[in-house]
Amino acid sequence: MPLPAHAAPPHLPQDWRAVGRELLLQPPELVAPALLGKLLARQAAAGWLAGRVVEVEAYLGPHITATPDPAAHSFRGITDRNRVMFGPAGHAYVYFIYGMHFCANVTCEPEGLAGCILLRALEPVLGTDAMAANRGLTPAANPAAIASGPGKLCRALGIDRASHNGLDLVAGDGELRLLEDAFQPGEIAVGRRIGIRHAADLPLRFWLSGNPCVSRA
DNA sequence: CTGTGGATTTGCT
DNA sequence: GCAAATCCACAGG
Repeated sequence: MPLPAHAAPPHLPQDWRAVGRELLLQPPELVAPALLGKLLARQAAAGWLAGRVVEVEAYLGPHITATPDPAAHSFRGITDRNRVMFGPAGHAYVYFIYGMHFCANVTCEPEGLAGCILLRALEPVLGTDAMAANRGLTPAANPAAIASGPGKLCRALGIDRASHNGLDLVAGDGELRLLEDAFQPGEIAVGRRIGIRHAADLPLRFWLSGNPCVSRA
């Protein structure tokens, strides 16, 4: 029997492939711009939700002494919260902030090094109506309002720490995945990271130039 | 358009 | 105790 017209797509497009883990073994300032244009997807009860990554920030591990990054959660070493950052590349580091919001990161560099990439904004691609509903918006909402910020992104995809922290994003069989298709990013812009006090001058925020789904247009 | 306060976890001082 | 990798509602000009 036919699916109702409003049902979320049950499958991922066939040409979407898991991002290779070797890409993520590099330092975060190289991985971050390389993640622009990739896809973050989550399998929800009603089907897959996905968005294209349009804005990211790099956070440097404490082994980098030439340009210390006290804004990184890993700066003072391992804790219960940041443990996954020190683990293998390609896993999700999800944390709770300001008593209200979750933020999602991709770990990078070999095990023992704590580089990671904060995913700051997505352009909705799959299950857009369901993503809007997760944010309390109607299907008619501006797509640029759905996941244009790190907290919004997690809410739109239904990502939380209890369910998703530590999951492998590139094993190819998870509920939460980092994927790629044939999309070729255009111009990439670089600037200062948002919302931090220390090391605010480091050019570690990257976004797709002119994309309306970036958190500050 | 700008500014402010509230939601309430985590980890350092 | 307090500030933080945030967002939204609402007040005021």
